[in-house]
Amino acid sequence: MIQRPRGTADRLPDAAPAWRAVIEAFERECGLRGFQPISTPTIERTELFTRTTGAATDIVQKEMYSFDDRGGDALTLRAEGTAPVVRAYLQNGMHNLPQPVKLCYVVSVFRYDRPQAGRYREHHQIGAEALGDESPAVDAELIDLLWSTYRALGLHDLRLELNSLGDADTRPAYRQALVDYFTPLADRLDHESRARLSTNPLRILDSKHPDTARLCEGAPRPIEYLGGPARAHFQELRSLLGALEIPFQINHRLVRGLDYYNRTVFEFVPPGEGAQRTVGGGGRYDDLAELLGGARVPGVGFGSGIERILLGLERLERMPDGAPSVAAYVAPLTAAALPEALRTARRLRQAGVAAACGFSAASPRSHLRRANGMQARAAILIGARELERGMVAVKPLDGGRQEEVPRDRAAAAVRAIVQAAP
RNA sequence: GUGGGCGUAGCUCAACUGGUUAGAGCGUCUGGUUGUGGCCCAGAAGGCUGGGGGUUCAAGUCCCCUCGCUCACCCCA
Repeated sequence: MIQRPRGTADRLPDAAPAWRAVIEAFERECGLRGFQPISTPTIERTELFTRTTGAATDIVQKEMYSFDDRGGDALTLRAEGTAPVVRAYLQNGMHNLPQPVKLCYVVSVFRYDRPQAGRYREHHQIGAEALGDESPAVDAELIDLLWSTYRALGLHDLRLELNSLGDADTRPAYRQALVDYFTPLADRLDHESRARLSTNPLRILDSKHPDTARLCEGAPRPIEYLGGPARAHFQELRSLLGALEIPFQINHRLVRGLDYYNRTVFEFVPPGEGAQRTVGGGGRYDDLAELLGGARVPGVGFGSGIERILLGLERLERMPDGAPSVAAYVAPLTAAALPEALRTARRLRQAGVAAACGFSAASPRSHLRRANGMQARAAILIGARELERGMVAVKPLDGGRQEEVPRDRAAAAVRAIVQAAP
């Protein structure tokens, strides 16, 4: 049998309540802050990601779903959430809107990787970006947005880690300092890190390799190399987070895996050890728009994996569930009653009452079993007797007394039953 | 890309050291006589034991390959 591609998932109905809860919580928090939804294509020109994410990053080097389409264009399935939004901002002239432009989205992200706990080839992210303003208050609001979303869901034990990477003008000096520090120690670095010494030295810092990690303790820290403006920006952000009473912790080794970040970077991580820890993360990217050939547009944003949020809720046993069901089940007892059953179901729905209809004549027993199985609140029986009198029989399924009502009173009767015992 | 663990019904699991026709619970469906559900009872459907090859009189069981799932490295959300 044909099976789903590796690392993808079917999301079955019983997962819907939790999924919906996450998205609704996020959308609510976005709405409360004036973030507006944006949607961009699932496919983008490959160059969008290679130019921004960084040619030396693993995402670009080995994790992108890239292909040439029939016209020969090099395209890639969305590998990351931010670059497409920045592209859309530039392409649609959104710099003419009041700044900052605050946008939010829910998207699929695709990365070719060996699947494991919390890691999939297609995963889903909630994300938000604020473009056109470099105030640290914007950084603070974004962090607040994500933090508040977690809190609204009951995901209260994540630790916020924060760091500042400085600006492009001080990066070379810091990079050199790292190279100077690690080069004499190169033979004690793990393989990957040794290679990164020449390609992407900052990434050595978040290696989980024990020996490398130990060496990182004594490594120069990014904040020691911040320029004046970046230092002030970071200082102000920390102060604003304090004012918002959002606890955080400076992590001098937090660098993130995408090259476009400058100044603020942050991650939310669950307590304890374990792989795939980051639930959400982001940062500032004031140079990203220029990389795309646009004007300079400062920006800050985040992405958070929906699957990982769900993992966190599961860990805390706060997974939203609940069987979605209909209020009424309409039961045609004879073939002659079927048309009236369908009409009754429609009348209920037009009155806003969720109703399922039995699709073939069967015994009351059989229909009631079915109604009970789908946890309907009431059954509406229509047989020869009801047809003859233009009535329907409304039976509460919680043990209440059955009554016969005129056809056009069915919705009201169901409503009364639902309201009597919510 | 590298390494470990695991693949039996839709789900959770059985099947003594290789030995009849691979079972159970849950779930699903159908019944339990006149038009009344949940509980209970009965019955049914549902398996190429992931796939292929090998060893053997005999393979769910042993061996090889492969695919898949899973966990870790790596990477990140």
